[in-house]
Amino acid sequence: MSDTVPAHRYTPELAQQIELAWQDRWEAEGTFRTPNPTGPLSDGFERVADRPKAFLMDMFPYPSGAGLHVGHPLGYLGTDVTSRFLRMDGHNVLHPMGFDAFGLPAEQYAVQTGQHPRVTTEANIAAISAQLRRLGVDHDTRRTFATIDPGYYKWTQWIFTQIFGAWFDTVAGKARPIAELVAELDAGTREPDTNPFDRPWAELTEVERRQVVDLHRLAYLNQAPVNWCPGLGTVLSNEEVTADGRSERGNFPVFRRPLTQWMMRITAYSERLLTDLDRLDWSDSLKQMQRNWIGRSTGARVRFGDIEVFTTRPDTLFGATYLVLAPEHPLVEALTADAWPADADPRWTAGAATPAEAVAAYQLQASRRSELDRQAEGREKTGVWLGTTAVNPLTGADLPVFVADYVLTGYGTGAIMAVPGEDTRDFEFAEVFGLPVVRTVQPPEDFAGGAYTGTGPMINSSNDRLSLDGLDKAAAIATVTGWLVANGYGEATTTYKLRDWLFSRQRYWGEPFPIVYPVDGPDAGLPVAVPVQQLPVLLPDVDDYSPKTFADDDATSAPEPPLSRATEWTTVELDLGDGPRTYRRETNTMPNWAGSCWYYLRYLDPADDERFVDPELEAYWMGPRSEGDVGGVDLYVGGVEHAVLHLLYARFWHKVLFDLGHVSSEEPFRRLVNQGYISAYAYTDARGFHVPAADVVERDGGYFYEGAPVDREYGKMGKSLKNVVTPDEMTAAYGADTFRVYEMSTGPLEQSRPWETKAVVGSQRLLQRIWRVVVDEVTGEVRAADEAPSIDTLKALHRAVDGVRDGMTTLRFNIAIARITELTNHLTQTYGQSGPVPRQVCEWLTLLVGPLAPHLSEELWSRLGHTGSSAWASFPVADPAYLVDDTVQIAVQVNGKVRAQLDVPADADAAALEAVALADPRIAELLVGKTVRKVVAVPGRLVNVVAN
RNA sequence: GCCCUCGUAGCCCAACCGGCAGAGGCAGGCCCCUUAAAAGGGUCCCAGUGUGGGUUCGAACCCCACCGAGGGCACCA
Repeated sequence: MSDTVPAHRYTPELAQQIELAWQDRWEAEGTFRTPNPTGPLSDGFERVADRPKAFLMDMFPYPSGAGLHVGHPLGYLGTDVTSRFLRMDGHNVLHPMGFDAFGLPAEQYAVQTGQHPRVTTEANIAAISAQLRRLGVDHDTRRTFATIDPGYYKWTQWIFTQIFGAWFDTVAGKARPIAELVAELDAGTREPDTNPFDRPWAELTEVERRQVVDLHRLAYLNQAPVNWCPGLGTVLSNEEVTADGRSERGNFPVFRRPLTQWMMRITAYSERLLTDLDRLDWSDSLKQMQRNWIGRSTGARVRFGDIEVFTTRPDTLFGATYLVLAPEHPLVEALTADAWPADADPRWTAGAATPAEAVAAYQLQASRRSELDRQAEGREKTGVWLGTTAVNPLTGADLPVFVADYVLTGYGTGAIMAVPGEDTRDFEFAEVFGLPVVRTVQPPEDFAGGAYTGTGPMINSSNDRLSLDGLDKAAAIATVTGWLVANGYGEATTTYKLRDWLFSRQRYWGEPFPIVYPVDGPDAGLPVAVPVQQLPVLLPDVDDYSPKTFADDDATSAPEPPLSRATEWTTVELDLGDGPRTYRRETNTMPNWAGSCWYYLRYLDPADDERFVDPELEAYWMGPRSEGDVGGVDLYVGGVEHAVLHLLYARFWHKVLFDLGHVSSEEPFRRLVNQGYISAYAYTDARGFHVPAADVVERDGGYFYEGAPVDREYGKMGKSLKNVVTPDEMTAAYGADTFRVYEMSTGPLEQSRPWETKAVVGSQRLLQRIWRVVVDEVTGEVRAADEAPSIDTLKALHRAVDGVRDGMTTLRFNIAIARITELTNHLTQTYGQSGPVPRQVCEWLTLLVGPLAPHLSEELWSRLGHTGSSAWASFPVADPAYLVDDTVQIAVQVNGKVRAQLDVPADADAAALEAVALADPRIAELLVGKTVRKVVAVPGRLVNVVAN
């Protein structure tokens, strides 16, 4: 019966009481309020003024209706433990949390439930906030906000106007205010990078100048083929489309369709985004993903008459036997011949009467095909001939020019020189169309045929002006590139796979653009930024916030933003400095990545209505720490799935803000760690349906549900697998501290791991034993006594401190917990279950476990007679004197095999070790009749005698 | 196809800069406590590091190849 349980045992019930009480007290006392050096949140800064700062954060959650399962808090607890450790170890720690709340899922959930997205989103935020509070995390809740708060998105919109108001100076390699561009154009010290008009700047009308300037902005309107997803009713960025041509969210087909959309000129930052990766403390795999996505490749541009191609293999130019343009290439129309020649190959003409007909039909077909179709057709090469040829600048040969969809618009120049001898894709095309293959790289003897993409000496690459024969690849590239430059046929160049970021969405639940267009006048339709005094542009309430969606495969449909239906809102009279005028508002909204691009900055200064962040606060929390340091958040923890979305976009915005002088840090996230995933077993019955995993029992090596055998599988925790475990269930059964310790004990933070509810009891037992060291569970008396610990106990104590610090600083909390467990086991054995325990032992144990089990730590600290919070007590420091033994046991090996164990003084040097080892009778016996060739002695470790 | 990460007891995981493979937990066995069970305490058990080579006095660790798992990219010229 329960009356046999000691009255003062640390049971789940007691843990609950303690936890709820301390959570209330933390809130009431503002224990985790982090003071800023200046401004409205600076109360109490004196207390921490001389401490180093530490800014830790998680990727903030997207509040879905399902709430958190036990997988979500893994990262949150990792930063929480680190935050608490650093605070105890003398840092001024900032550990905030917010909510990413605009975007498709919230909108879809709202449509399903028939409620306004703000209602459902705010309810979800409240639910998740309660879950987080119950876990005992030390967030400074004064700094919490959601991206949907008008006070926040006002500044998201303002940053947009900054990007809109800037251009990228390729000479300076940085963004500058657009006014400086206009000034330089007016002064004649600079020519426009792009100018669609035939006349120079000085001769343009004011409206034409506006149009030229608009083409230079970092946020610009562009008509180009974009990813149109009829199933979602919106366009998407490249990052949101999967490799098989579907929407990442919803898995709908995506079509390439020319539309006018807002773009962000992230490509201007390709090189800096790439090279600055080297200055970040991120995992190699994550950096690699960004490098792949940016996709730099070096090569040459080569001109074949009017057609300019990009190639990474200019060395194979002698083998180029035809050219290919992308279907959307701007020169296609102009280059198309009037008629086929009499002897036109029927394979090249697609049976059309004229080249124009063939090309038009092919272009139409290409535009209607989704990205998925393009790949689904087994990559069979298709295309048509333009009826024209271009001259190979090296061989003088006439090369037929094709249009084919295996060449992509927007990469390189959208045109290629085809070298079927050395390129697999070109070879496939050449086979279908009967085009000649010229080998310019010598394949090995046993080469099977087809395109040879390996290395070898150049062949068939000579004429009277140039010879590459016999050269290796690098030398051939250098030679031919030099020749092309010298003769005006091309130049060396670098291209990137990264495309500009498509920034507008035809959805309701997002930040409105701070952009209006004059309705009348000569400048009608040209975009104008809404000035900061008139921000935020509030998202209007509308009757129907659902997007206009279409049949999944309706490629010809066109987007229709829900805001365009809010007629009261779209037309507005404003005075933007030139008197009241009528404007039409931009009705697209921003993608949900916008709000997460800068939220880390807002934590620093969450209520500021005058600026997006106080520069002094940015410099304090984010600024570079030394010459060449990029600055940024000291530890950012989140899932790897954001490798090329959020993390790339946020870096881009941050660099723009840096260039414009708004922040002092060059990068947003100095150190980034991807926490592992928690997976769980799931079970299927004989029909293949998932059964509730919680009710499956293991017996005789098999698994059973309601008596019937079931099959076990392993996967992500989720509703469909019926294997969800929530933190609420765990805190109800064991308490938050046990849950925290369990999650942290299962491996290093980066490691993915299985969830095992039945193993949680191990962490419960550990906390019970720690409690028992400090509190007599029968009497409830504190056991701390004024006596000195034995030398053994001191050594165990200091060793534990050393190990726990190591685990905490390297995010290997499992090691920290193991050291605490060892210490606890030592103390349990030494001091039993009752009677006095030296006070230092009680206090250090209490503090060591503090970051991991903060409520337990507070309770014990308080019972030990302290009035302040243990969260602000100093973390114990190990004395190195207790970490070393006077004597150490070393192994003596003969030829690498351990043959003896010897106790030697800890400070014995190599010579002494060697002498002792060779003098040992067992070793001496083994060496009889042998010659000692070498003795390796490593002080403190071992001796290895090599003999034969 | 290319790139990245990772393979250590039945399971999750430790092992410093290349130096005696085992810290911790789960599961399992036994003992104590208990009328009994649970809870609690104590104690024991189990691998030679995916495979095959190489470097080294010495390899879980470094190198090569292969196998397996997970992830990223992929008609990017």
